[in-house]
Amino acid sequence: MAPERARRRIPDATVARLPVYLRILTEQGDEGVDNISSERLAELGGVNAAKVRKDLSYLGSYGTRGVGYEVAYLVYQIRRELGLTHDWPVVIVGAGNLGQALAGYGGFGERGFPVAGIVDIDDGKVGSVLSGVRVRHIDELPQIVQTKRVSIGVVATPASAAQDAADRLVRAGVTSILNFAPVVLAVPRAIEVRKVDLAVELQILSYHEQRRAGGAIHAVGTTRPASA
Amino acid sequence: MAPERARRRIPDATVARLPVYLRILTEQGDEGVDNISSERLAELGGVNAAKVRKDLSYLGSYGTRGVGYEVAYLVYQIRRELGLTHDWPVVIVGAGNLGQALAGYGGFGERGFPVAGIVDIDDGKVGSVLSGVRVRHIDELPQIVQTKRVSIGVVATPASAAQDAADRLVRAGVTSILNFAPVVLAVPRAIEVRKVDLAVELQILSYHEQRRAGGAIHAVGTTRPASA
DNA sequence: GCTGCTTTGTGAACGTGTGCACGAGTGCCT
DNA sequence: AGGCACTCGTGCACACGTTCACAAAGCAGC
Repeated sequence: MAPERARRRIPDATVARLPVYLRILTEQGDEGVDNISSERLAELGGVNAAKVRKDLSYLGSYGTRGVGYEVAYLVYQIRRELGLTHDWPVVIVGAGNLGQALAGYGGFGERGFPVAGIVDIDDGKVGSVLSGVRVRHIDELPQIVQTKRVSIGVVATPASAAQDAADRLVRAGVTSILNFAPVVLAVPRAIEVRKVDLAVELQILSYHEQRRAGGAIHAVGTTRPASA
Repeated sequence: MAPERARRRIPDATVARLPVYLRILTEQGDEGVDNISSERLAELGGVNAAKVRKDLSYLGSYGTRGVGYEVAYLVYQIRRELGLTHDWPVVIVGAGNLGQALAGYGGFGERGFPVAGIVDIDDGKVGSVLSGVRVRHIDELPQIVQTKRVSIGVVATPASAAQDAADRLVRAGVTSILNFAPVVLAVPRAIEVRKVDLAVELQILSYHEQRRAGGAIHAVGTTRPASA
């Protein structure tokens, strides 16, 4: 059949789950599983079966009633919808602790996001090689973005340098940014930004821990209220 | 006044934003700002002013009409609600690329989450020192958790080892887990898990990039559909 | 103390996301 | 061929989250 329809908008919540389904399906495929039911996929993904079916229905009707979904075909469809039919090179700004770890983390390239370059503003870091990628000066950013056709940038700088990094990425032509710095970036409306903030995640866990403790005040006050 | 009320449950979406407000307020406080309006706070946080007010109203009525919120007092209240009046030591499982970066990332300790220990299952890594913290064997996990009263664990292992790491953390007595491995962890219901998956974030960006490109199929097919 | 300006706190409307429940389609067995 | 067991796709009701809009409350100046 002709699967190329003018696609309806897919809800954000669904888009966020598709990568999870994709990973599970890929694993299952590797293990020789040909068909999978929404129930099984839901179990593996830690979600509700109805949600799985609704999510997948946004891609089209690719399941078979009474049978389930064909793993390989579903993998293909999800990859297509997510734009994973080709690689998306990324450029990392900031060669500190995190930038180095990201560059060294093989998972990026494997999953279709090869590191096209890593840059830093500090001449002391420029030139060193991190797992095969040489750190270049941030002034070379435009050139890297253009020659390698990079559209995704990763901000792995300290908070104080993040906005400048984002500005440079945008000026260089990047249209999506993954931000690890604990800052709300100001960017043109057309630029897509996603933020990963480790401290925020830990603080959310802290909230639940504190609540678990009964909300009782068992802490030694380290901060003082400024007024009564 | 007596600020300790039996607190109503705070919506998840609000809990996720409180840390952002907290960071902004702390910064503003450091810059000498005493009072701040919901509008200004919203601007700095990249959200809607009404949302800020509603979020803060869950903490109680700590603003002053016609004036705004007293920064220092609000910081205190948010910290109290998030359980940040005392430190929460964390233990990191996995001393690979990511584990090392996390241990080395000063932001943790600074924000009230000191690294109580980092463990690995590989004897080759045990003993090495990462930014002041010595890597210990994973068998020592229970001891670290107990002596340092750790309730938050961080899984920074490869996907294949993540479930085992989580099991060990739970057995050792940890009640909250921050998971960086691309796996859905199976844990007892009482355990709070948050997941940070870099590949998922990139794939979400990829979706938007692909969509931006008009959804046109300009990619060279790297995957084949399994069936018509 | 009164007037006018500012900003909070919140009720109500709206939009998004979730989950149930069931009709509809498919394969298998007799 | 008919019946049965299974699973998808989706309408519907509900829960959650967001935003608007406005009354209530406080401050400043006279």
